[in-house]
Amino acid sequence: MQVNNLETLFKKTLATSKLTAKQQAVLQVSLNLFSEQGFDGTSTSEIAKAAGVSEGTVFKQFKTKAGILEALLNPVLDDVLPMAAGEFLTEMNQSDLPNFQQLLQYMIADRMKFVLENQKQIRVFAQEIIRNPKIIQTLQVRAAAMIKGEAGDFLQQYKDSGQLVDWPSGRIIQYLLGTIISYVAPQVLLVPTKDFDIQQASTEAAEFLARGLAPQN
Amino acid sequence: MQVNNLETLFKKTLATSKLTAKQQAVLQVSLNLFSEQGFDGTSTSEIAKAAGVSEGTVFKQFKTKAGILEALLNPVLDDVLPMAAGEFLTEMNQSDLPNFQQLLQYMIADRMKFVLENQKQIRVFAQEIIRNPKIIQTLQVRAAAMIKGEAGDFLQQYKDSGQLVDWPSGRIIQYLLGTIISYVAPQVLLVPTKDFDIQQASTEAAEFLARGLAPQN
Amino acid sequence: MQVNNLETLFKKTLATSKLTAKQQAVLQVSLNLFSEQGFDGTSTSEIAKAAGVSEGTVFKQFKTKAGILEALLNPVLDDVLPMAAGEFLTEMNQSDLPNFQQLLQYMIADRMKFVLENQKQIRVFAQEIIRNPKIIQTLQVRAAAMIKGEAGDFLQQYKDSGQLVDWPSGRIIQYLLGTIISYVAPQVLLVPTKDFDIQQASTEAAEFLARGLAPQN
Amino acid sequence: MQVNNLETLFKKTLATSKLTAKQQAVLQVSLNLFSEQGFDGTSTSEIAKAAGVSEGTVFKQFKTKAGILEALLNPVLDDVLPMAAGEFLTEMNQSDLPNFQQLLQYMIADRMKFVLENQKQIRVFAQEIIRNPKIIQTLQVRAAAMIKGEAGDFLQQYKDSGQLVDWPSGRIIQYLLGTIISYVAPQVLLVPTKDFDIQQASTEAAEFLARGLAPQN
DNA sequence: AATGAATGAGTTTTCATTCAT
DNA sequence: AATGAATGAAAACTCATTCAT
Repeated sequence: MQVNNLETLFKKTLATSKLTAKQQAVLQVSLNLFSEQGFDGTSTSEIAKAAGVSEGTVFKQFKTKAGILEALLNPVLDDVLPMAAGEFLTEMNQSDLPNFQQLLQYMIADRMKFVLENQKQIRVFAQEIIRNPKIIQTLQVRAAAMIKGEAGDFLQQYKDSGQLVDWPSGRIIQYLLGTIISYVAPQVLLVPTKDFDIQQASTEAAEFLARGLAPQN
Repeated sequence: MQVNNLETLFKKTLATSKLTAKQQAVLQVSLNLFSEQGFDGTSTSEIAKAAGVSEGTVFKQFKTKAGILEALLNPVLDDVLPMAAGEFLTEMNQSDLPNFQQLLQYMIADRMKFVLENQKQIRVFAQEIIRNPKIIQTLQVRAAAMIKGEAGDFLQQYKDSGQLVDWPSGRIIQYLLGTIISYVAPQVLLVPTKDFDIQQASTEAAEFLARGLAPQN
Repeated sequence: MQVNNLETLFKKTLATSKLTAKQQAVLQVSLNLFSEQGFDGTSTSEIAKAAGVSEGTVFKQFKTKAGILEALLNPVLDDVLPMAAGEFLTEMNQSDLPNFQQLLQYMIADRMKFVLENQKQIRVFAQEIIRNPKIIQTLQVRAAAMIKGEAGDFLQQYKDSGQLVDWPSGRIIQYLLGTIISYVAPQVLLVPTKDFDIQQASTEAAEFLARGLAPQN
Repeated sequence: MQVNNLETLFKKTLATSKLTAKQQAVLQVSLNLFSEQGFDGTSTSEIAKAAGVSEGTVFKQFKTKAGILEALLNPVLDDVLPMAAGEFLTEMNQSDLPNFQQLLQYMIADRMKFVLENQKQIRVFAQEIIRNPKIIQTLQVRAAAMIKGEAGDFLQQYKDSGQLVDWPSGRIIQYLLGTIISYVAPQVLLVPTKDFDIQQASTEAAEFLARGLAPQN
């Protein structure tokens, strides 16, 4: 079974899109510059120069500088995150993992890999979240839906079988995310990602979470 | 015993400083605008207008726009965080809390209160962290020192007395922070903070952490 | 007798021309946009989009944006105005109108109809006149020639027969135009032309002019 | 009696305004350039250069390029035209002119002088009228009010005393304006105003209008 | 003939910063 | 200390025009 069959979503997006080579270069270069210097810290002339393209070309396709940002973030928000999450849960269900801690470790490793593979987008995303509270609201709404739906059902199985504490699913997922974030945040925020041992990190995290989320005997 | 005798650090800063009323207004207004619109999204003329001050005055004291940001964040970085942490540990030691979970809850409530009381600075801080990895490095260095020193010693007591799992202090603190952040991040990122029940949140968080960090029998 | 056998000059132009359907669409759309938004206020990409044509096509035939304007105005300046005027005078001469006031009314109604039928071109023309004094000089030269020639001869008949005051032809035509313009200018300048009663307007105007231009007894 | 005590309204505006010398220079230069090259044909950098001022200064005061245009036209529209008209009627009433034709000549000379003294603004105004139909609507509303009010009363006196044909005031004023415009339009539209003999022009115009507007015996 | 991607010079506008008063 | 007019470099964006297909 291939749990993590994610491709770097950006390459996918570019390939699927009907953008010309130059416009793809604009997006690629913008992603790099935005993630390194921030949106406000990057000028359109800088983008044009780095993409080997005239300034006019930058605006021909994306209309405004914010349009470039949208083109970078929309796929993440609209398609990939839900898709990845759905795909991920399906795989989880199909899997035949003996106990909850192993499952957790699997899951966590998968999400960590996803984050590390898409660091740049996630950096840009993080910047945008702070500037633009609408994004977080969107995320909250989607997360709420997922908790009520698939993810909730998924967790319920483990609650029923006595492997998971009977707390609300939202609370459980919150701790899960908090713990994952405590591992990946330093990697994502410090620009050049050095050595990061997903295997060890996920094992540690799963160990902690398995204890914290075990039902009280 | 007064656990949380922190005042909003900004008021403290203003009071201690030898700034004129107009310059204090500049700082106050900048804090509000930066936290709402971001640093780059706020112009100095906007600050001047909102502070009821001439454009020249904005620069008289703080030299540059970045100088205003420093004036806002330095107290957080240099004085208040360490001070608060130190003060906090002292208090922890002096206190006579029966068990680890109660201690945790106390601690977590205290840190949550601190974050919520200083939301604006923390928002600005969060923006800056993403733009400026140096800050995170500074924080990491300080955190490392603290873990080696006071905080490590503090945790050691509980490890020795069999109330805390024998993991490295850094790992323990990481989970602690991750869990706290999972509670406060939505509050801080969504601008208008509504009802947030620190008591309940800290009780929940402590319950989870106490399980996760309990030594294995 | 057909006094006003003018067709909208633009339709004529398009029909006569050897332009492809797409190029005709460019002209039609340009006329509309120029008359609504002005020449400078209309971009070539706007024209292309509105004409359902590629940007390249706009330039294929007309070389430059100014070329489109010329293509729109030249017929007015070169062919239609003189032709219309000549044709008009011929008809006047052939007609057998009993008195000067009736003639005036006929004439005025005819010119008003011409203006109202070709409002868009005249709007564009008016814009161009203000930007480009050469046009007015051209018009002055042509008018002078006409006054010396056909139009002068025409008026002379009525001066000789004691139906028209013995003022220079230029002066008489000036009043005639001023009066006509005082009626049609509001119609042309206010974009959506509402109800305008040519019959009544021309009767009124002729009444006034007949008095003003009657020989003193 | 001083009928025409109009000062060039622009100088007045500049003097009254609280603009700095540089900002006045911007306005003065903009007026000249707009009237020569049109609004769209004049760039803000051109204005800045001609005014001996930085580009920033141009926008400091007037916010946008359109703001400069407003600053030039508002005084004409808001203050000077009504004022001049009111003042003018008062003077007319106070005057003791023996007959209607003399009055007409007086009046026409006055308005012609006004136009020629303010040619530049009027050129800019004329451009704007064509681009912006709102202006003409505003003018129509104001004109209607004036016709119902002062101007109507004024003309009524002459109708009552048998010196003026009993047509609606609006119609009378329309012919008056049409005739004046037929004289001044060529002067205003052809940039460099050459010799123009107001005395002769106004005498001629009054002669024509007096005939056209005389009551039928 | 028609397309539309690409250009690059030019435009309007912003903004941190300076400085004479 | 405070003002606010002035700056000028740089930003975002526009647009007529070209050219390979």
